[in-house]
Amino acid sequence: MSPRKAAALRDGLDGPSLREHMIAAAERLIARRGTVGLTVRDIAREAQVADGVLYNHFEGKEELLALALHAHVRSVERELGELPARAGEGTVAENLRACVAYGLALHAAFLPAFAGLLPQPEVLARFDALPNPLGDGRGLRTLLADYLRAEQDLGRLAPDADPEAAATLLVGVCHELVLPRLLTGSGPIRAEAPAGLVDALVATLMNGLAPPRSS
Amino acid sequence: MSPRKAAALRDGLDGPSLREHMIAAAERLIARRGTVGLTVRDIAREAQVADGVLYNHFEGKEELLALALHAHVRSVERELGELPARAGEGTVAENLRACVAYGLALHAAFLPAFAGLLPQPEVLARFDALPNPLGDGRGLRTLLADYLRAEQDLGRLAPDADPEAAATLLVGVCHELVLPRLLTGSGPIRAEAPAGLVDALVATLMNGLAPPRSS
DNA sequence: TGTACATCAGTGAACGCGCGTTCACTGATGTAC
DNA sequence: TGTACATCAGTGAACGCGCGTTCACTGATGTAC
Repeated sequence: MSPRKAAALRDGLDGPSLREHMIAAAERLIARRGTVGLTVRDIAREAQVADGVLYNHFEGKEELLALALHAHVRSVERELGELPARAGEGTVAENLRACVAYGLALHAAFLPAFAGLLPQPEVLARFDALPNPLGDGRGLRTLLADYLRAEQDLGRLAPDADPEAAATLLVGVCHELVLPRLLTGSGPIRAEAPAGLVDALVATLMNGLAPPRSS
Repeated sequence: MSPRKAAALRDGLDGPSLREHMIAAAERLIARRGTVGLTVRDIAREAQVADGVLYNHFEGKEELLALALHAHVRSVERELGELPARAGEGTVAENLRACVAYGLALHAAFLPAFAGLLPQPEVLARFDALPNPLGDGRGLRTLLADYLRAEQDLGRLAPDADPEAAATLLVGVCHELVLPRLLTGSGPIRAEAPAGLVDALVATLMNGLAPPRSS
């Protein structure tokens, strides 16, 4: 009663299910070249499996892509580790620089994955229905805001500073540094920002623009 | 020797050329519903012209779309007017709030237009080859940086502030406030930010996060 | 142990659709006489 | 002025391709005897 096994899975004694195998294959492709132009045949070839087998395990391409996108996001986060900032350790500026680098790496990996899915709102809707994979369901902005609030409680940030607004500025700058490279299609998206730019951004955010009070 | 005229242009005595007519039609569609799922047939129908006529006036869809995108960007900028901030007038904070609102309106109009073109790098490359339509070829970030530098020269910003970094933060926050709505596909993109958020963002940028010096 | 059979996930050629693009044809206009 | 003809942008049916999806068939495995 145990029927044919997919050629790609014949070796392992008790490997992953074909469903997991295909999600992993799609995830590899997303990580390697994003979702633009990604077809079910590409995924089947990557999984070394027949085209049609997809429909034995998924409702269709959109379910598979949503799951693979989710897995990709979780996997990128796992590789990068936790937000590299602990309230009270090092200096706040050092921590924020690390946070910007961290956010850049995240977005550099995410944006090419989302880019090809914009014309397929169904995939994005399915993805949104899954739990937010980042920061235990809280998302990057909340992680940053929590960190900033903790620093504020320790007296290392101005008592009237707004952690939410600062977190929004930080996440925004990560988008800003990654998006243009996606839009001009100028080669692969790198995570590094120009040297010195991150320093200048964090210094600006820490010190503010207003002239020193000379009353 | 003056052959047949397109049905849509028969009325006017000396109206726009069919080339301009089609660019305008494509631009209307981009403004109305973005570029996701936009086909040459849609454009031909909007222009009230036969499908094939496109190829008498353009190399193909990609040239037409690049030109229509360019026209769309210029048209959005024309509607919004110049950057609503003049160095030395009002307060800097007021001006920055107006700049954020301005940037939000720009990006809310731009992102749906760019979204559908990500899988067509050729269109984006052609678009980039055209002169930057924003701010006389300088782009929004440069406009903001120039404004900030002018304020700095007037002594209304800290002398050690970094106008470039601040401009990057401002443009980034515009992306951050518009992108998520595009990714979740939650209805049309509105340009308004939640009340109070813009205030908080500008205040944070003006005052900085660092605690007041109490040496 | 050996043989015939039933099961059903896997297979991949084929389907159907939508798209960008082509091209044989149309017909309004200018020209020749 | 009137008629026959030449021009060529406009027209839209048809083409070709790539895609997501389907489904008749395959064949490795477990079961019955």
